[in-house]
Amino acid sequence: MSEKREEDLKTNFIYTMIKEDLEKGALQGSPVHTRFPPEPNGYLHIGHAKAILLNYGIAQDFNGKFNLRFDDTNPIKEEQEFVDSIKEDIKWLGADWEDRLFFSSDYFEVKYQFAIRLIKAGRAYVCDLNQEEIRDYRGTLTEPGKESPYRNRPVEENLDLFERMRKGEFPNGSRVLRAKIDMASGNLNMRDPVLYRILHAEHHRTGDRWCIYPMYDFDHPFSDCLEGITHSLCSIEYTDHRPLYDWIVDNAVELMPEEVKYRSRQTEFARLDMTFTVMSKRKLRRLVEEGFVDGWDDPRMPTIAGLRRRGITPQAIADFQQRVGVSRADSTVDLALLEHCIRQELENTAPRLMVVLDPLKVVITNWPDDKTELCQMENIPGNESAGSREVPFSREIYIERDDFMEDPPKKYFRLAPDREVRLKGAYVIRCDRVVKDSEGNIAELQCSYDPQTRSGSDTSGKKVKGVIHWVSIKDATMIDVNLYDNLFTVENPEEDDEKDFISHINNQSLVVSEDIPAEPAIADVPAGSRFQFMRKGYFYLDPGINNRNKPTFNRIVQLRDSWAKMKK
RNA sequence: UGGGGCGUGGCCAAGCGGUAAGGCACGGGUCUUUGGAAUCCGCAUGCGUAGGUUCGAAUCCUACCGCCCCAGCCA
Repeated sequence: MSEKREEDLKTNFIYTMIKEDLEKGALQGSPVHTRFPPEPNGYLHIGHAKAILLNYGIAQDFNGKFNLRFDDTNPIKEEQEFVDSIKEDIKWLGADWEDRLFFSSDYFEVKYQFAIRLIKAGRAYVCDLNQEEIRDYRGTLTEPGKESPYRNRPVEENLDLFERMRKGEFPNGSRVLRAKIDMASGNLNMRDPVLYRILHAEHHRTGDRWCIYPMYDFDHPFSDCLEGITHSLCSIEYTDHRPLYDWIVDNAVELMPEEVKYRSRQTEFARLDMTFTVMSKRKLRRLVEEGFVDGWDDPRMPTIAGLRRRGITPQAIADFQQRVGVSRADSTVDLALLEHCIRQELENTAPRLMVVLDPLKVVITNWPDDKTELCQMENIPGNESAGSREVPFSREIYIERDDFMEDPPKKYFRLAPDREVRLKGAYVIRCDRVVKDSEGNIAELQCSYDPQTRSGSDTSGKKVKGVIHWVSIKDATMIDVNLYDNLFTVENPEEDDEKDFISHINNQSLVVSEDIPAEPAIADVPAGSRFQFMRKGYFYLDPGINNRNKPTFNRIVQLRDSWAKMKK
């Protein structure tokens, strides 16, 4: 990518803001410091990849630092299993947190101390209202709330109660610690938000050491302050939490200056949405739990694990993220952009192989029965360093069924009766006869080759328009292929609130093809490698399901097909 | 009907008072032993709408319209 292009891509409002901060000296010498704060309660998807690469990219571009911090303040939903998968996914994407792997739960003790200082300052109180009462007292979107009867409890009583909450003297839900802000605020987040709740639950890291846990709004800004995060990026729906974020930061700076490394600021940006898929955790879970896919890492899922198994590269995802850009406007990016990024990369890196996905037998009638000739073919056209290979050619071959038409339309320039076509890397053949079975289906083609037309030493002067791929039958290696397509048939499966998104599932999203003939070179290919099956698409030898006797390839993406477009 | 956010071509997205970048998609040409790739050309007299300020407005002001988010002891 040229420098010019790199510059263009980074003209987003966050980069502009950071540059301004740096020019103004607003960071007071601190390095630019970002973080990615996942909750370990599920799998990461491509939307998270946008956030990860944005945060990591900023740290890189401004010579700063990037932290990974698990937001593990809710022991009921969080598990070690997700910590592991999230770390793996982020590493795979190429974001490096170096030695800065943190957990919100690392700071539970300091946070408890901070809460105590808030109480002492008269800015937080223990509230005995139950959940339903708190909701009632909160008011509605259009009416102000009422103050809790416990709001003006003496500091000493609050301190005592809060300490006993920690000791486990009270059951779940019986009391909470709340900030004393403004029950009449138009912003519901400021109506005395809950800071701590009682949860007698085993935490994946702290075990049973705690039975009170901080809420996100209290925890997150404070964690940012402790880690010295300068730019706390999050998605748009947190915009109305920003006043509360700032309230916490202000109090942290005032009440716990010795602990605060930086007065962090929150900036929101639009989350990523894409056509032909769903992104919400709830919907993805339904796909998994109701068996529409084979798990979180099913290659049709927009999860990082799914994209990885599909064969998509981290480079392609990074390129995609760059091209999508960053703004505050709700947006749904065209899947075609991701596909473009994938093809763009694989075009220059994936070796070519010939595989016939839907075989039709062709007999070269003027080719000797027992003769095999080796055709030299480049692995990546135009890239000599990628080397070449020998592909055996013989009397009986397979071609794609749709590379022949008995009664071709005007602009069809592949094989047809009495027409010629070039077999890629080999000879020009002519179709002399069509053999049909008893039901009238085309069973075999009888063709003749022109010896003058050998690839690379063609003396015939023939100019044939069509070039098709082929596989020698007796030399073929059989493989299995998973032909993946979009999981949904419509661009936006969640558009219609009345209709369940499940009803838009594409029942052709996975077509399994077994015993597909491929050129013999495919037998020696290492798991985890990617290829272009000529004229068909890019494929990935899935290491997860590799059977050495019969390898299984996942289709990553099809090649662009202007013929298919023309037919429409 | 409270608070907040957002509206620039089909989809993203620059632009920050000097006369609409770029990418994807789309259409067309060249080239091609992948109908791939590459390459060239085209694609908003227009920036949600209506007024206003100004020599000059996507950018400033006013009003209106539309979409999204918020009433978890989730994050």
